[in-house]
Amino acid sequence: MSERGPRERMVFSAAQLIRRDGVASTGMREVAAHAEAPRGSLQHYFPGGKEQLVNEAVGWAGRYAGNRVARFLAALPEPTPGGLFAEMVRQWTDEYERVGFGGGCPVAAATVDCAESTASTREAAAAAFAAWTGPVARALADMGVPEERTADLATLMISTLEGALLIARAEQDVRALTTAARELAPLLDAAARTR
Amino acid sequence: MSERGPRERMVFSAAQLIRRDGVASTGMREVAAHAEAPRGSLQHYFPGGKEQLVNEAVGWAGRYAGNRVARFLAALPEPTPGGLFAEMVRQWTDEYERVGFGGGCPVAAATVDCAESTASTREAAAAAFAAWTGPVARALADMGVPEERTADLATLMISTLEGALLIARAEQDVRALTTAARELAPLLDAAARTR
DNA sequence: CGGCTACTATGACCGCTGTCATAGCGAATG
DNA sequence: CATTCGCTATGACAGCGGTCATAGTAGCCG
Repeated sequence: MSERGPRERMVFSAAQLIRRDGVASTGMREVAAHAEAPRGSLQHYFPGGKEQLVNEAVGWAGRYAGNRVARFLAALPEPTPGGLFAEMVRQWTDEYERVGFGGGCPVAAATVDCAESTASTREAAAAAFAAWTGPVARALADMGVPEERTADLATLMISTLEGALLIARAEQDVRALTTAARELAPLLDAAARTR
Repeated sequence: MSERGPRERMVFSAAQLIRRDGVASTGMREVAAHAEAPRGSLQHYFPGGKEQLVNEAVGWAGRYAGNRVARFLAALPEPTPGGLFAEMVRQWTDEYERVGFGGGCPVAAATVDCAESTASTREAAAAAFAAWTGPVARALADMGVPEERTADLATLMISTLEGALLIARAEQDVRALTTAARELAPLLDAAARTR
């Protein structure tokens, strides 16, 4: 992981802590400490306060997820919608089996904690989902899914993944994730064959 | 809604506030006020503190969701898996269109906020998901879904619903929910015809 | 050198949180 | 009546939260 400036490190750390403990339980001082950044830099880089930091963390997470899609496609010998979804799921099962169920999706955490209280964060979360859905939908189109269904199927994939993530974390068991991948794959692949 | 005792009202209010603002942002005093219950009753009925109250709220939500399944089935002229799922989704779209996107699923909120920090709450969330998945799976069995697939499909349904809920709330648009219902129905109904 | 800009350092403030301690009420019970 | 028990009432406490104010440093520019 490259050695970025303190500002980026704080955003990254914020995302990491938020996905662990939620937005409300994550303190600013904690973020600075985790990023090994000086506390005084907080008000310098984020004059908008916690709200700004959280929003940037959410945005970062959305962009990160969107960028991963290309990598998943590259990793597949022959790209199929079901294969892409399996790869998206596998990223999480891998993490959970490797380091435990400590973290969920930071965008989900922000939505749960701030959707009603903080309008800007809710919008940041919506934007993050969009930044994630977009590349997935484009990938589906490249695999032969009819244009009018790509957006809907991408939303379905991410919905299912997010929900399975929640259940897996509650149960501390990847079962829900693997089930989602297995059950959804046929539906996704069928949509690609209708061209 | 029936006029219960103060204890039940507090549990109910806790669930309601949690699904709005998350666990961490929901104060005990706030719960008592919302339930119009005396503050002194908190430590009387919930000697285990906030943790106990939250866990009971989560348990209540799980039982509530499980009980709704029977009602949904009764409301369907001819029960089908896709129809059941549509009904589950409709409960949420109805609420969102009627009173706005103020609340999500309290179990999801508890999972996001407490999965890592509070073991007992994580277990309560897992139990709540189980109390929800169980009736759904049984309903699927009654509709002719092979026994070995009922649990998996029930998990898939709830995963997708939970995820779509998150996205809908972030976007303040029921689109993700209606999409989930529309796209998943064929897959679910196909499973019922394989007996 | 003087000054300006970017960044860091700290301490204080105020509000809120969960929890505890203590005392009070009111009715049923013996 | 006296006791007990279920429930309520309040105030205090200790801790932590985000934020602000203020001052300091380091380095570049002119």
